Amino acid sequence: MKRPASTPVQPANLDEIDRALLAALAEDGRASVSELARQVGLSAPSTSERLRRLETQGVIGGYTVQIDPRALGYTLQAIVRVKPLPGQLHLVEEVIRRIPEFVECDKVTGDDCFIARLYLHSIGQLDEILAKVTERAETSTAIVKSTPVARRLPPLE
Amino acid sequence: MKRPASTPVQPANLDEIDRALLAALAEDGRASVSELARQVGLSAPSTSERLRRLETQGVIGGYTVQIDPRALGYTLQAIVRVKPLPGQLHLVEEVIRRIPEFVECDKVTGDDCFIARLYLHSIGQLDEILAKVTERAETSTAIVKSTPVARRLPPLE
DNA sequence: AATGAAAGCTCTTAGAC
DNA sequence: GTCTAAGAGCTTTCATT
Repeated sequence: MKRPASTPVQPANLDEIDRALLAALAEDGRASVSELARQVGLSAPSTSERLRRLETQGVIGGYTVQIDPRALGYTLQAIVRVKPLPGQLHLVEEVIRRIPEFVECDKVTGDDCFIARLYLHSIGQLDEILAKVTERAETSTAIVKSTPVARRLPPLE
Repeated sequence: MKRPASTPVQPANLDEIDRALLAALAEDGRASVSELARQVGLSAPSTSERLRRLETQGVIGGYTVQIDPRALGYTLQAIVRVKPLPGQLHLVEEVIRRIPEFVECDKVTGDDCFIARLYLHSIGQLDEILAKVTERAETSTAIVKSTPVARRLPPLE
């Protein structure tokens, strides 16, 4: 069963129960429907139907597992700002997309065109991986020392 | 049922089946055990036991839902680099932590101490929210135009 | 829209290899 | 470490309000 049934998303009308559902799923994305039902105060069938609605509306894009990068041997994380050389913008984007150690990349306004997150096994890997980027862009790398705020939900209003 | 049973994580020994399990869960974090079992080629009980092992080892930190920020009315995302004024480092971290629109924040090496992701309802909200930070830090804001790489798994090796 | 009851399926436990 | 079998529990469907 392939989960997300995405649809173009405009600001959805969420009531209090929808928000409670989303908050509960943010805490435990694998909670059973019956447990979610308990938490939001509805019956299981109603909860199931709301879930499906949120999925088909595109409010819920999918569900995923949070994996500790250290368990996979990634002892380092870096955040790399990337400023493509003239005419290299699209190629740089493609290069980043193709390097799987880049686990996230945003295109942003301003001097640095891309801000990307890189997982590394060791500091020695940094040059090796960035070599493919520095042919076509200036980069500026910051090593992550800690993560004061791990991905969390914004206010649901 | 509270899911994650975290444990200090050292590089775990994952075999091919573990990696297949993690990959399947990354695609659909709500896939049933029996479906996961089909995908990795084991029986449901074995799959269930491996899942539990990955959870208690801390390889799996939890499960979560991916919510489209636009559905919540967040039409804008910004990435803010934050350089605290002398003596304000800890307070700045605390301020960021307390503003729920900051959905992610890393402390990094280099001139800019923090790199944070901000969800916004409108561009007008930017100054309003950053006001609490700029009392104690220099900030540099980039608006997200697109996301060439959305959070994905790195190579599982 | 939500509920309750029943059918069908899934998960887990137990015991064996 | 994995399997099969069976009971417990869950999810869904459908008729009802």
